[in-house]
Amino acid sequence: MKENTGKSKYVMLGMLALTPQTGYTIKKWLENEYSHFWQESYGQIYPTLKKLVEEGLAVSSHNSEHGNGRGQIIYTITEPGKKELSDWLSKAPEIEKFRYEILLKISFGDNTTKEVLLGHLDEFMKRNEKLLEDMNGYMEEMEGEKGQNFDCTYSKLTALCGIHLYSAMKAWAIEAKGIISAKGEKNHETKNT
Amino acid sequence: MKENTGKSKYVMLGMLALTPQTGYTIKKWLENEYSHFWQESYGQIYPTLKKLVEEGLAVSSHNSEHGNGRGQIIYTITEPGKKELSDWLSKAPEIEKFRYEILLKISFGDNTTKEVLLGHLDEFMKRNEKLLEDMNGYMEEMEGEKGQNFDCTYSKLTALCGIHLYSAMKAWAIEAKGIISAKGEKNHETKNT
DNA sequence: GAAAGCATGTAAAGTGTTACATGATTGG
DNA sequence: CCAATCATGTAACACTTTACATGCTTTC
Repeated sequence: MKENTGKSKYVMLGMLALTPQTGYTIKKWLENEYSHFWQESYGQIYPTLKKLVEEGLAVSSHNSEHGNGRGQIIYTITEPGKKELSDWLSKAPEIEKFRYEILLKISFGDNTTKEVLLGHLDEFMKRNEKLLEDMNGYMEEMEGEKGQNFDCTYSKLTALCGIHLYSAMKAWAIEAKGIISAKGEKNHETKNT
Repeated sequence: MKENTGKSKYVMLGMLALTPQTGYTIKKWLENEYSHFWQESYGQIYPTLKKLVEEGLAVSSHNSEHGNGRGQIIYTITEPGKKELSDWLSKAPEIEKFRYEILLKISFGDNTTKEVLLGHLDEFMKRNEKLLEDMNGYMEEMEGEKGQNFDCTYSKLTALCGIHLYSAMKAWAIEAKGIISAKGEKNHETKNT
């Protein structure tokens, strides 16, 4: 009845499966490579890492001699931790729930002006355009690196998902702007010259 | 310092702007027409409606003579409520945070088998295919209705967003399956016939 | 010498879902 | 008569972010 910590637990395990590291580096890693589809705050990271140790899924080693700050705590995944991770990976992912505030605002469009909606859509379009460019750049980076050393097939797949998503959202925003813009001109062609 | 109730407040206002109604009918409405991009539970709906009345953004009328159950409470939006709604509509929508569990699982793909990932992707693809079909059906429905009575431009725009999204996710899943399937066959063409 | 970064952590508040309790009416 | 639907509501729990506190090292 007390199973707790939700997905964060598995995210930590996945991060530690990559390499033994600290809560701080996990946060940086998430911010840089995962932020487009996942995010965790320190408020979740540190308590979750502690629980991992309590449950025997990771071990911690305190390193006070290393250089900066108050010393770091390096977490390493254990065999039971690897088992827990791979068990979770086998289970069907939960169905994602979307919460698009922009769609909400468009739904309620009758309570505002066309101009307001067009403004939101324009920002949305530009944001997705930018994300698309960034993601394409990131993809090229990986394509370069890949020829050399690492197999980043899985990272490329998540980036590819971003590319599909951002392209779709950009295309939709452009289409939506067109439809809303055209909405004023009905069946009357009255001209008062 | 105590501003509370987040987006739910505005969702309720938007629903009441449509027509005066009960918490129950708001829930049904959300489930049927908005669930692909927004969801609220009774645990949010009822307390939020009460707060709306406290703040003067809606008024409630208790109807005990109407038929079933313990009677219903019909909420009606007020002028200040309409103002609050349209003010919120003008503000830039918050940037959406995605949490795609399937991308997380793919990222951690090295800790499981190709088969597991292909299975997840296949389910994801089918689910999005289904959603796409449903949304296309819904769109056609509206196209029929529209010729007759109501202007459902905004509902059609949100449905269109769904169509773009689901198509993109379906396409990605198919592509990703191909890439993962091909991953085993490297540079060796060994055949043991 | 100040700012930024490294590094840890927690308390409080905010946000959201689930499970339960209640009870009448309608349809099979 | 039983199940479903209409209809309200809350307490407990689960999840997540924000703001704060601490303090060393490195860079400008």
